[in-house]
Amino acid sequence: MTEPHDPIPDGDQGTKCDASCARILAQAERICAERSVRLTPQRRAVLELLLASDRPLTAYVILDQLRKSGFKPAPPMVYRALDFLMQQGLIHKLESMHAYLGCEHPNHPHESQFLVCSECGDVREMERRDVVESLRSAEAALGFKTDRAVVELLGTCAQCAHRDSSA
Amino acid sequence: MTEPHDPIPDGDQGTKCDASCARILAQAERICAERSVRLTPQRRAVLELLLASDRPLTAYVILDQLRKSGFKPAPPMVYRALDFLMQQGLIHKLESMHAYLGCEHPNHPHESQFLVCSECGDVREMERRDVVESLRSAEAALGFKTDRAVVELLGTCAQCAHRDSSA
DNA sequence: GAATGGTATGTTATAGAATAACTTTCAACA
DNA sequence: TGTTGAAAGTTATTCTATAACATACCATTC
Repeated sequence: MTEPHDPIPDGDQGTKCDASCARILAQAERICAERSVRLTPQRRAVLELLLASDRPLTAYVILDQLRKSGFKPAPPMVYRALDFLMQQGLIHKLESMHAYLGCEHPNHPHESQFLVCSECGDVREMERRDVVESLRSAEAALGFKTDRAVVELLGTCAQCAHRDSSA
Repeated sequence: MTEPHDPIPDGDQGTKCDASCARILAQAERICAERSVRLTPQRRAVLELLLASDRPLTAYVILDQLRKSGFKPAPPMVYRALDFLMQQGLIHKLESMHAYLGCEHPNHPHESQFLVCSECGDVREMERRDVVESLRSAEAALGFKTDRAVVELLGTCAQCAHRDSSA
């Protein structure tokens, strides 16, 4: 009844390619400059953590990580930074898991959908045109003006499904 | 800066047609009987509250309402009832607002989408075939097995948009 | 370069959402 | 009627999020 699964094969848990992070971070800097909004050290630190992680982080996990890096943050700092980053489209919020994820391509505006695996915790971002368009036509039909679309599929990813069936 | 809007024209706030509630409740009873699961007084009370309300209720609002009707509930009671009702497909959870909504047509299995107006708080349930199918094809393409689809559009409803523009 | 006003941050406290862990009750059925 | 499994009661706690107010920082104008 405990731990029916193999440990997830993931060398050093939860980090992503530095080069990619640096590139996205640079994009974020540029975007904020263009919009005349300030990517302050606090906001930047939160964004860095999210970009470096390969899975979503909760506000309080971010809070803990920040403590390790010189800040002495309280919850409002983190939530303010998260709000800002969301407004700027630099991160996403996963409503179903109260967690936040760095956006991989903040340059173009987009509406993503997320696949959340309840077994391994992995989250995959996708951007399907047909999904976006079917939602748009529904909105149009009802005269609804959408600010943010939350589309999250909760279930089991292909890897876990395969592992489960072969176990 | 305070209350730029007209009061919402809604006679006695937040209640729905009794006949409709009774009908859905009867359906729920039947469904549970068929499945040999128990719609206990607690579960039934929570369902009744959700069906009677024309908008989603949070767990703690439900808790307060239950106190007024003879129960002496603690949070776990409410969450257990909500879990049960969700498992049985009798209610929906709105992840983006931490609130729950009675399902209008629990008889057939379905995947709903929700339009949440941030101005008036109104929530509309819809069930668009094209949305469901585009999500299904995305899942299929990735080998993902979805247990629950969370689709919530956050924005402004037609009524509020109209009211805003004419103000 | 001081005054000003807006934006961001710090700080403390608390509200609100959800669950852990254990006990007791209850209903079904052998 | 005794056993068993599910549901409910109980207490405490953890996690998520924001309110409210004070302070600091930065840009602009006089």
